Amino acid sequence: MELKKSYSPEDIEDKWYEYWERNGYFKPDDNAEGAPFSIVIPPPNVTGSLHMGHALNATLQDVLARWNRLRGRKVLWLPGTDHAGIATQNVVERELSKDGLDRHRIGRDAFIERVWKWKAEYGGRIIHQLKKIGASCDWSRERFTLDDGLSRAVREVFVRLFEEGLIYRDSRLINWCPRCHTALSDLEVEYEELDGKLYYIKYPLGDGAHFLTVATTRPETMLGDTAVAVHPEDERYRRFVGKDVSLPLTGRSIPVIADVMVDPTFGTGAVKVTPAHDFNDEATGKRHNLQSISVIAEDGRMGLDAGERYAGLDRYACRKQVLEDLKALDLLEGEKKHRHAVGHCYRCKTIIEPLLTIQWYVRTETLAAEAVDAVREKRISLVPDSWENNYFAWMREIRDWCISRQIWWGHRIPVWYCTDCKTADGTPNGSLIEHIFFEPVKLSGGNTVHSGTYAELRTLGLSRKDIIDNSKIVHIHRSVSPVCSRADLESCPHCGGDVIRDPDVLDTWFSSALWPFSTLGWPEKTADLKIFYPTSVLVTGFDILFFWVARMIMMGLKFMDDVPFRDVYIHALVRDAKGQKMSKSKGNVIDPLVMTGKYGADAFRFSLAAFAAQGRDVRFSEERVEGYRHFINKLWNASKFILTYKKSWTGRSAAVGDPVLDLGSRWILSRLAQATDEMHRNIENFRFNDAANSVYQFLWHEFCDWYIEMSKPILYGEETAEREAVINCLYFVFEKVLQLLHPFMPFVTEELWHSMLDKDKSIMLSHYDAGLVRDFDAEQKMGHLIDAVTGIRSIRGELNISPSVELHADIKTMQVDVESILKDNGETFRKMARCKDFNVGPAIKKPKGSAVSVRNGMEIYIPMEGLLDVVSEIARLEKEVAKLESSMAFINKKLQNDDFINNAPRDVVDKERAKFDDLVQREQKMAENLTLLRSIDR
RNA sequence: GGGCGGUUAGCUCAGCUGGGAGAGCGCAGCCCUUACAAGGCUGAUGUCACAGGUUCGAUCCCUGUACCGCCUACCA
Repeated sequence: MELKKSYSPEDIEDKWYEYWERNGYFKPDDNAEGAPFSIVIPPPNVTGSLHMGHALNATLQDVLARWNRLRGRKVLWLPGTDHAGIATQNVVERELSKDGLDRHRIGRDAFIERVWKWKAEYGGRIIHQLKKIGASCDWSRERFTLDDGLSRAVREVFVRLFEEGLIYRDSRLINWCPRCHTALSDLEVEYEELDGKLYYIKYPLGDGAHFLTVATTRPETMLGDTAVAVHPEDERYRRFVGKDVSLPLTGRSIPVIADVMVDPTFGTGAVKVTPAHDFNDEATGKRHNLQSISVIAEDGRMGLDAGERYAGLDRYACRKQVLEDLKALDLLEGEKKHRHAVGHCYRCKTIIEPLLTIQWYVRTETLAAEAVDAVREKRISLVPDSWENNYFAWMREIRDWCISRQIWWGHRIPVWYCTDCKTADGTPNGSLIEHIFFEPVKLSGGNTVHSGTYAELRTLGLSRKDIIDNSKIVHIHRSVSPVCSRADLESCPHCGGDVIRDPDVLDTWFSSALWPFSTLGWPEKTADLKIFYPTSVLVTGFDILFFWVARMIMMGLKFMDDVPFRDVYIHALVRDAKGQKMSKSKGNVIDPLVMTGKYGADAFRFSLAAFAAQGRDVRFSEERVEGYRHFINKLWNASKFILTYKKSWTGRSAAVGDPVLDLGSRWILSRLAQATDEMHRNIENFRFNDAANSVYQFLWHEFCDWYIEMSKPILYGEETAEREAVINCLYFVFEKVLQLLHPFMPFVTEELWHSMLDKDKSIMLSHYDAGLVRDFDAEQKMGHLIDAVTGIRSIRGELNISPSVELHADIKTMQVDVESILKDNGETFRKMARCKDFNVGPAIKKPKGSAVSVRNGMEIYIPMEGLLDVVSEIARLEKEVAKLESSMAFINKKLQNDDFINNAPRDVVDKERAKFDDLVQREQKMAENLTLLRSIDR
């Protein structure tokens, strides 16, 4: 068996992933004795393809999953995808439009069939990509938010909430996306500052001689104005309150009202009030009992109530028309540039339109209160906890959650309306149809309309039956009492009459809110649910804290009577190296799979983990990935070295107390114990970067740089018991390091586990060793050795003495242990310091003309004769002395300060004194030698 | 408008309970020393944004300022 010259990830990654999956290692281990550990993956959108955020998210979860397996816990990492209602529908609609089709033309059933087909074809892409980066999910439990089980859970939850009155229907203003043709929740609106204009429009007073000028950014909505508002204490307008103005272009009369929400300093201090198209105005309207007139329809065009002249025009075309018309009437007083925040659809970036519609809502008040308690009482910990404030603030201000969407792809709302039953007041249902979209209808004026109310339909000479029979209905809303059901309804349970199902589907986030328990089999009382709920930790980005995390907490508490997870680790956004958000439009997107292709999945994962410092955005830099690839290569090469001694490896484990162990071995075992503790502690605290660094540091700068190097003289020597012990120790530490690294870099560790250590089972089935102990004695002794070696190396480096020149060293020390350490490890020391020989002891005299280095309890002298001129050594020492003197001055200032001596803790003062003494000693030696050299030079 | 976070080496960032600051990359010098040049050894580089305050002592705690970023909000 032999290892290649350098590590090539492409040779082994697929092989091992297949091996893990084939052997079912990702499934919870029934033999595991530790407590269960479970994570549900934040389900990526089926439309998604793996981006850096996913990669970071999945890597951290995989680190936790693999680490917990190695700790002997019964681990479940449950994967799945989200149907992503609007996003997926948009994708398929775009596809359709390429074929010159649209969803209305092919109809609901055919459209949904088409989406499923799309899902079958492309929906698995992100799963495949997750596997590429090594995600150890239990794929046998993979779920989809629209699969049968989850759909059942959704219906169950909807019905129960409905029955408890926590789900209700209401007519109010909502954010509407005219392009997606659907309502959006408050969260789904993104605000962006845009340059707009403020238009000043004159509204004539009843007397015809005077005007009230209002300022607005949206002139087109004036067609739906039902009042003009001024501040009650505004002297300019007080006399108009209660009078009427005539609304231009419509001929309607609307009242002037007084309301404190008006800011007299903005615009003209007079505000047009359009309750049907502005959230503020809606509130004002309610306070003053104003009528709401909807003039914009669901497709973003003007509706029939906008009047013949404007109906059918796009809202922005209408704005232009209205402004022109006003100008013609000399009612446009002026316009001014104005920058303001405008809401956009988070899926398609279209400017949203506040519309008055009937929608389904979840009453969030009590749910949110309990969700707040769970976090406040620490039944759920947010990590880092700085997110708690955000969470509390948002939850306190939470508004009822609009859950209905006027799209087709999603969980259809389990509500039916009877066409025959009469409502409580005896009105037949048919007359209560609220709103309908239909094929465009040409108006006499030449414009076309696409939607309207039932009453408006009749004005167009169309009956409801016409439209239903011609399958032209896109969308219906009714305002009668609905029947909510867990099963499909064929007919009305009250009168047996025909039923129409609510055409809406639920917000995608409704089903994902149930994810932690719906995926485990709820509402059945499954074994999985019992073992794995509540899940241990949720790993997610802060961007979906409210969309998803908060709602899972509410639903989990409501339906499971327990929190959905104990900890929420909230990681940052992955940005590019300049700190910019990655986006397709900026062209700064880094594809994770390009990274894995270039550097290997292990290096990529290790980088992500090492970037994941808490509370900060991740700036991704490819250079660092490259650095970690070097790290893997280092591991690989160390393996090659160790492999050389395989024949002499007896497989015995190394223990600190073993008397045959040399100093280096005792030391590295102690450092191993330390590194292991650090790594475990760091992962426990979700300090992934620190965990990664502690192993990195140990493997490279302790194991490779010191241990392997200092073992060489022994390894190159005769076959003694000591040599055998070193080899066993090399293998022993190596094995432990592989385990420590495995959560971060599963592929290369698995490969080495088998090829180096002849293991027949996966590294995943091994467990961390609890029996590692620190050996302070060895660490202290090794410290002396390291001091001596670096002292000599430092002189060599500073004076540019070639490594090929073997030096002679005289080391004076009064400490017997230092003396014995150097003597006992003489060959090691000579080899590492590249000395041909050395003397050590208390009686050593400093040779003439030697370089000096003073360390802890040691004075190291290197005779310079024949090596180089002493001038550079003098310069070096002068620099050194100056440095020491400034340090001494600083500490001395402290020690002279009575306040410090009296107030600082004893140990701090003692420490400073010791530091000072050491500095004095070193400085003296250096100065002495300096004097000496100067005399020689002369 | 309100809230949160950031400002540390040339670059990217650590620095968890105050005791003269670290890593990686980069840079400089010397080395192909039989695991590794994707390497080894050595070295240089910081008014820890600015101004006050608390303290014997502040990168760390408090107040304010500047700049950057994020979240949130009904200024039409």
